[in-house]
This record gives sequence, structure tokens and C-alpha cells, in this order.
Amino acid sequence: MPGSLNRAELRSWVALIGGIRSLLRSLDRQLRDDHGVSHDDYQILAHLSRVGPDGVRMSDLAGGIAYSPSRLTHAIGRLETLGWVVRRPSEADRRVVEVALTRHGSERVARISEGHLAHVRALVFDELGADRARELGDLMREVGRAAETADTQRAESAS
Amino acid sequence: MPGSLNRAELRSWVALIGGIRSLLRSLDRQLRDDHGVSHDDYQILAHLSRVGPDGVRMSDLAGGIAYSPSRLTHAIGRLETLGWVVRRPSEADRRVVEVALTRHGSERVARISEGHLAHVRALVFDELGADRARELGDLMREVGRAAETADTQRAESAS
DNA sequence: TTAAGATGTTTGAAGCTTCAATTATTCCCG
DNA sequence: CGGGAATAATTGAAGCTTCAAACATCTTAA
Repeated sequence: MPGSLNRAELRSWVALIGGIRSLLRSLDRQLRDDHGVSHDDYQILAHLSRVGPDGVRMSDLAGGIAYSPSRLTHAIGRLETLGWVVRRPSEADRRVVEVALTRHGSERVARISEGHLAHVRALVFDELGADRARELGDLMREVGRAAETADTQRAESAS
Repeated sequence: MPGSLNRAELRSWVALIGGIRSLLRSLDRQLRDDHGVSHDDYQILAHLSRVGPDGVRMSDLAGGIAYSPSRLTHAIGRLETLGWVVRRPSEADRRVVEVALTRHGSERVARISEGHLAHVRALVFDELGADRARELGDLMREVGRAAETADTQRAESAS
């Protein structure tokens, strides 16, 4: 059957997807147990932290972390009621909404990141060593790009 | 700060986690669009397919795919009402419940797998080539194992 | 200039996941 | 043997995600 996987490939695939799930589960657990935040929310906060105090457009944030618009709206709504984030309509284009961390949100992210990045270090960098960890990042980036390309094409051919 | 990541490491980490999210999103999209099944449910079905017609204990299945017991109970309940799966109490130990695919469930999995594995092939094996794909699987398996070890230790020290 | 379509975001309902508590059974040790 | 702890699975409620539909604003082409 064309498109299927041979035994060795299947083995690699099961290892890949299983490893991914274990990793995500562990990250989520650490963040929830230590800080009461899901890994999904942390992704938002970390991205906002990276872009700095000017914030981002909702749609750019959604694209940056592979969220649907709707999911992001709900999630940002929750973070806003926590006071970690603010939303304001853009002057230039009044359809768009910009989000940014509040002072309080920034402090929170900084605090959470400490423990979280230590966990990441233990699982990835200490485990694999610098070279193989970089290799893993490069390989996964490439697969991720392929996935996004494929999704774009699927979306286009569906419409 | 010890435990944090330097610039190169952070770059690798962002690539890794971003690639993972894009990949999972793409897999979920393909399965939902083409077969109305979430990637999470597909994991269950694929695992049941691998273990064969005798089925597995709920807890072994949960462990095998990194699901919480509760989540698995709910998910299996849904698959059971679809008629894809059956549950029966074990003779040996009446606390445990064994799950297996029904005939209908098997056929469904076979059908779904075709398209799904073709998608996987395109994103991973065609994209990276055989050697680098195997490398990726090996690296991710190792990280996954580290994650599970870490979680076990956290759980023990918390109790 | 204006109406049709495209783009950016939101909404509410339905379905899924988590969490804490509960039931049922088995293990183990005094 | 008997009862307390451990193990396996389930339950219901609260919270999160998806989906389809809606709303508002902007673009463009007749």
C-alpha cells in the first residue's frame, strides 16, 4: 500500500508521537502543579513576553502559536480577567485588536519561566547534550514547517 | 540564572515546541476533516489495533498513550456508544476492565490509517528522508522517557 | 461611491479534559 | 481471619476547545 509505513518507519513514528505526548504531558503537569497554569496558556504568555511591551495583533499571536482565532479570543478573555493581559483596538485598522502583557503579567511570566525552563533543561538539554538537542530542534522545526505548508494547501484546495 | 537557557538553547527550544504544535495541529486537522475523528481518539484506536483482538486493560492503555484514567474512561465510553470498542470486566481481577476493538472498529481504524499514515509519511519521512526521520524518532523517544521518569519522581516526592 | 467580498475578531453551544470524590475489589500484615 | 491500605475504574461538575455563525471593518472593482 503506497503511503503506508514499513515496520522500521512505524517504529520511528510511534517513538516520535509517543515521545511528544510524554513531553507535553510532563510540561503541562509541571506548570499546573507549580503555578496553576496550563502549558497552552503558558505558550501565550511566553509569546507575549518575547514580542515585548508593544504587544501583538490577535491574529499574529494566533498564527505564532498555532491557535484558532476563536480559541485565542476565549483564552485571552480569561487571561484578561486575571489581569495578566490587556487588549486594545488598533488605531490603524479598527478590525484588529492588539494584546500585551500587563506589568503584573510580565512578573508572573518571569517567575513561572524560571521553574519551567529548568524543567525543560533537565528533559531536553541535560538529557541529550547540546549537539543532539540542537539537532532535535532543527529536525522538528523542519517537520513543523512541512506541516504548516501542507495545512495551507489543504485549506486552499478545500475552498 | 542556573536552570535557564542561553540564547542558542532558547532558539532550539522554541523550534522544538513550535514544530511539535504545528505537527499535532496538522495531524488533528487531517483526521477531523477526512474522518471526523480527533487525533486523541485516533491514538486510542491505533493502540488497540496494535495490541490485537484480545484487548488491553484500561490502565495499561492509559499508560501506553499517556492518558489519565478519567480521560480514558470518558473517551472509551464515547467510542463504545459508537460501537467501535467493547469493554468487559476481567475474569482474573474484577477491578480491571479490558477493552478491545469491535469488528466494525477494526475496519474503521484500517480505513482511517491509510490516509493518516500517508499524511505522516509526507510530513516526516518524505520531508526528512529515512535516516534523519529515524534520528528524530530516537531523539524524541529519549526525551519522552526522561519526561516520564521526571513525572514519576515528582509524583513520588509530592506524596 | 457603493455594494460585494475579504479580513479580523467575537459569540454561544456542544463536546472534551481535568479535578476531586466515590465505588469496588484485591492485597497484606498483625 | 479481619480490617486498613493500595489499586482499578468511574462519576459529575467546572473549565477549555471546537465549530458554525455573526459582527464589524476594510478593500476593490464596476
